Amino acid sequence: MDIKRAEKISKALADANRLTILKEVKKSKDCLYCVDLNETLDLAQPSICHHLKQLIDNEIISSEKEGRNVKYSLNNYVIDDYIKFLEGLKV
Amino acid sequence: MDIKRAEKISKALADANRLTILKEVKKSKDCLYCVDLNETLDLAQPSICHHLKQLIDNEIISSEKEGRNVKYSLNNYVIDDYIKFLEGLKV
DNA sequence: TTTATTTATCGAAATATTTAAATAAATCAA
DNA sequence: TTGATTTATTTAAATATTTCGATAAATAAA
Repeated sequence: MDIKRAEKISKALADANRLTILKEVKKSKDCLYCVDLNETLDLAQPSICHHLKQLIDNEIISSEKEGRNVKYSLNNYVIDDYIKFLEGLKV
Repeated sequence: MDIKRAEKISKALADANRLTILKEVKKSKDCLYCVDLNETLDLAQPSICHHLKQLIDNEIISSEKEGRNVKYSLNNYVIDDYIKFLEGLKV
């Protein structure tokens, strides 16, 4: 992983709301719906959408349409690649 | 590690210049001086100083004064703690 | 078909971050 | 002591991010 990609992933992770979303994805066992986040996050719906978009754009999560809902799931391999990059920084 | 701390570390890592600094710290085997970064980064000296400060404030690196130079070294344990947090996000 | 529900987008305001010029502080070297 | 070198701080401008109201789009339910 190059620095530009690591920068983007770090940026996507650099927000408490987005980290909370990822924790909720885990809790839900990859079955998180947007609506569920309204209860967890103290944010307006467009803001939640904006944070989800950042995680999707950076491929940290994937989205799948299910009727009028959208289901989100974590891309473990992206986290693994990022962890490898971080290991590579260690002296 | 709680979300607030992980957010701060992510933020500190969310910049290509700061990631380059960390790569240089590794290259130098924990003997990086501020002056050396002038050649690597295309930034004015106060900007480099500002980035170093963010890494120091978040305890990602430590600084040690040596005459009129300052030597920087990586705090491996912080990276390790952060990696553990990331592992905990995985489903 | 009409209405309600869920998610996405646009636009604008508020806030945060990045950058560098000017300058200060500390130390070394002559 | 004087001048050069290295790092830090202050201040301000430029840029980026976060947030939300309004609204659109898609689908389900009545």
